[in-house]
Amino acid sequence: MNSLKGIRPDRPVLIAGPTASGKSALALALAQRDGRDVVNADAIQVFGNWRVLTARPSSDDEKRARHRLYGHVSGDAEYSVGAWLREIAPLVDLNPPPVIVGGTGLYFSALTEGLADIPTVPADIRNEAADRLERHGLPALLNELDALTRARIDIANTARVLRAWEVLRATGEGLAVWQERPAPPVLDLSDCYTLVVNAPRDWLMPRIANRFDTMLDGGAVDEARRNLPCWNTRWQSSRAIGAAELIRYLRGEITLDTAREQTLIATRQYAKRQRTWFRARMRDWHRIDAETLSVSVSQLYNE
RNA sequence: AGGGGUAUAGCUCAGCUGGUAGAGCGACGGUCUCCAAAACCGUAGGUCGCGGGUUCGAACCCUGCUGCCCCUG
Repeated sequence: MNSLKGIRPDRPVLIAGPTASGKSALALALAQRDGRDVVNADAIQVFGNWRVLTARPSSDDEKRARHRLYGHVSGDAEYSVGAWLREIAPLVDLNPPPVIVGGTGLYFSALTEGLADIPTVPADIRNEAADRLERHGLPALLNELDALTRARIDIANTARVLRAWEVLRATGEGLAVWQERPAPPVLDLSDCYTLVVNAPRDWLMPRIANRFDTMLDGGAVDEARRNLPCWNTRWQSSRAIGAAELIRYLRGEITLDTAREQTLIATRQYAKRQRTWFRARMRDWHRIDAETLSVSVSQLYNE
């Protein structure tokens, strides 16, 4: 099978896939074939302070094609779907059209289905929300939500309740109201070639382990050591899988072997969530089996 | 070899003075429109080391065996 030959150079290509499935290599091959840029659709690879651990494209890869939205955000900065959407909006019109690759399902959905255009919540209101949560608990926040929003969100999910409370507080309108307003997508699905990389659990697990070992050989511990002095669990960049584990190792709290095991478990769980999202939300996308990917990639290079 | 301790879910453990077992983690499945590599929800796992005894009834008491840990020699 090689559906890749059908990819027309005049349309954007979207590649989603679980972590370690080999999607970046495919993206690079396509980019080289057509002279495209590679644009990142991964929530954590945007941060600059964890290059090895987040498996960002190498500098060699970057010589072969221009890469955008990788590592361009400071490790202590906040970032969000909305921020990413604003950054990628002008890039979809590149000529030739880019290949957009990543593992964050929410980013792709926002890109192709639209994201409610809710104003950014000011920092002081976000602090107020966090403060209120700590002082009065989740039920208090829930009580202050509009009924429509309360019925729509997952009320057991603190993050969702917090977000709903912030939006209501900041805008005077319920989250549900905002979300019902039509928000045109940045990219029309019918104008793109969309591809999900299928990677079964049993195939992916050893790859995940191998990749992490390669990261360790490639300086992941040194990278963690550089991050150690300013390590802050509140930073979004600190959520890079393996970061907390390596920091704990460097602090002598766990062995490197334990750090490795915990990282592999977390990665496996993450891949599971990705698969679930892709299966449920990207039904109409083309599929390609990860097992056949390396063959397809080499064929692309031989065209 | 002797003395002491211990044996409960894949792992770590909880189970008042006997009423046929729970948690956390893991596994598996799912949800998710602005922290998403996040957060959240659900499900399945145990002849309570093995044998015998006491009892209406034993994970719990008695006993033998086995494994592991500690102490002494």
